[in-house]
Amino acid sequence: MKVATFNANSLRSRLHVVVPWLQTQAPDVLCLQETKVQDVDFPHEALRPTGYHCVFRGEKKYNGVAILTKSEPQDVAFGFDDEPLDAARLARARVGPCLIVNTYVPQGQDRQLPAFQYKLDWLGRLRTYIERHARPDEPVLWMGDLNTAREAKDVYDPDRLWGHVCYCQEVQEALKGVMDWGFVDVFRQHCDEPGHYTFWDYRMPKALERNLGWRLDYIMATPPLAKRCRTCWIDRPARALAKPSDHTFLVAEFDI
DNA sequence: ATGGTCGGCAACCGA
Repeated sequence: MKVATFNANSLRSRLHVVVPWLQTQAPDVLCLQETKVQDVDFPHEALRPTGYHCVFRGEKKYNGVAILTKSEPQDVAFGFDDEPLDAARLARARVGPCLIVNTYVPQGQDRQLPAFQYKLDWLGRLRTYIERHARPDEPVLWMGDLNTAREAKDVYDPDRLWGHVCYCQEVQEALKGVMDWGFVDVFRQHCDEPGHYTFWDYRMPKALERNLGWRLDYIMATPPLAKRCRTCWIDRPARALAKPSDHTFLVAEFDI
């Protein structure tokens, strides 16, 4: 099974990347975040040639998640149980034997603002949600833009960036709170080096060329799946380079 | 140096 995650930063403006990527990489599952499209405007026609099943929940301008699958997904649901808020940040579906959880974790804006506490609380609610819907001895994949750099080697300048909402003790502990349930960061299982990033801020001049990046996107697997993870890599397709999006694809293959 | 540029969508907000 091959799975991938990509923060699209507008699905409609990234169709020239996503459609060819699906056709050449042919993953079983692609999780998208920041689709930035209301459900009524979802680009069905553009995606039809790929043959993928699409389940999605969007908002007018912000957020939005989608799960694209080769086989028909089962038990699809959006948002936290019985909570109307943030349905466009959390999607889940059963694909074959796997439970897929796709999240766009709130960025947090600034540590002094309520948005940051909301981010920490959000990760706490996610832990409760996962406890309710899954068991760590089952095949579960938690994927997406987690807006958290786990370690110093996950950012280009750890000394200067320490204290950022995506790289500080509070957020790392909140993420660990979810991982402690039973998730393995499968990219780190295969690669221990610094300098492998999934996000480059395009407000910084030549951030991509200078590799001034962050590792904010993850594929987290429960132990029975992590044991069967053959490879995990960061894929930045040439089409994305032509008009750079700020995130890139993260891909993993499992022997199941 | 505490900036910068996108995307949505029509004035700023979020990242």
